[in-house]
Amino acid sequence: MSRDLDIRVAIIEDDETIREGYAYLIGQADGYKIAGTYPSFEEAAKKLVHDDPDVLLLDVELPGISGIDAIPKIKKLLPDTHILILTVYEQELLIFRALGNGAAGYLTKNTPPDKIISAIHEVMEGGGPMSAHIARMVIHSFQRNEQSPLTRRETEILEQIATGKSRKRIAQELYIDLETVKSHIKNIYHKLNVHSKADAIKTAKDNKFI
Amino acid sequence: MSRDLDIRVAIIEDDETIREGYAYLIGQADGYKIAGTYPSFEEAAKKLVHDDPDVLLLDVELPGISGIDAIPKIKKLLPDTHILILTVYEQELLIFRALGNGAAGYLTKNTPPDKIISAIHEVMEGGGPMSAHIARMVIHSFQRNEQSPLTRRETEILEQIATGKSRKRIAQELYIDLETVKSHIKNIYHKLNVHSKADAIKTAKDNKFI
DNA sequence: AAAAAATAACCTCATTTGGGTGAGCCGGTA
DNA sequence: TACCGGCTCACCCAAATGAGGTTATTTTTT
Repeated sequence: MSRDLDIRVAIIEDDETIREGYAYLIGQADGYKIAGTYPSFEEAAKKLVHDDPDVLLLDVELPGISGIDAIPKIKKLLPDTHILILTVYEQELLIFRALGNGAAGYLTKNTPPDKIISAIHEVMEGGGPMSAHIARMVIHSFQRNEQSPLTRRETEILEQIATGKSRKRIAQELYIDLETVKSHIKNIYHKLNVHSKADAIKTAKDNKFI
Repeated sequence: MSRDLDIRVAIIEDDETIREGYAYLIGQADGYKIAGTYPSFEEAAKKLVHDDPDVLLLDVELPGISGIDAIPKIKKLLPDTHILILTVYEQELLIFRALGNGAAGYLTKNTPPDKIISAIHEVMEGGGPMSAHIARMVIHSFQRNEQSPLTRRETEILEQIATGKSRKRIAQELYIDLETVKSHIKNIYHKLNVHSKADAIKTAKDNKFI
């Protein structure tokens, strides 16, 4: 039975079997309703505004424009629709690009049916559903490398440099002499084997020293 | 029944009622075993290494050193123990500091008992359990402000500046003239109402323009 | 066709950067 | 106690960069 307050779900997925599988799964669930299913973003773009889903399940690998690049375009068409990525890919770059583009959640395709349903519900409630492994990667991205060769002070100063501040300003804010800041920077450069601000920042970020 | 392969769980929580509540809850669950409970980090520090838990439930508000600041110290004592924050606080700053310090998950105290048990299991399997609202905040932190006054190119250039690169280098890498980069920067400064690199980066980051 | 965005040129002057070398002070540990 | 790492500061130099002004042409996008 589909009522007006059912959560309207749409799906963009090129594989027909998978697409119809999800559609069936969600359609028969109580409180959920399929607002539309499409094999590509191009197809979806024509009907999405009319179908007006609350939640959109989005595949990453699609013919034409990729799911990830489609996110901003979808958000323009439907600013209030929650986009849930549903894919086999677990590459960091893809995940962060998807989330950065505006996805509200990221599920892998081995997610069991009931979890998909509850993820849709969760996203409507202001949650951010992620598969366990994805969540770990996301959390990991906040963590630092403990093997950093930099001392506390050096790390602190390099962080300040990464905000674009001049050495003079850093010195003032840390209540130390400009010469001291310069000394630290020289030491940082030696340790990281670089000869410029930009390279120091890059090396440090790549290695999660900052 | 407690066997050798039970997951060993320890708890640092100052409120005795809550602490014993969790201990009972987890202790009676199949496959889990309480390795120790402590009212503060200072107390925990004495026994933690001996008790050797697989997972540590950690409260944020503690007498003495805060749970968040305790994380790095705990990691030093027990590098392989997964730390799960369990708190009432949902402030962004606290969350990101906790995750940055090495927490493997972040749960709020309204989490139902069965979810806590499954979170402990999840963290052992390499997951990163978070309460729905927390996960949303974490995901949100990856997102940009779409109301940015900066154009694509301006945003791109400001991002490059934020990596510490010089204007000359940015020009080379984008295959445009140095003068063009300077023009863009002037426009950026005007739009953001700033007069320096550092201020532009700060304003842009604060407003999630970059 | 109009508006917005991206491109580029020419000017000036203060500030910053990267690099070298040396040295004193303090706290923890061997 | 003696040593070492970490933090602090000093003086020197040349080259590069940053910030600001104004104007103008060419693409894109709407």
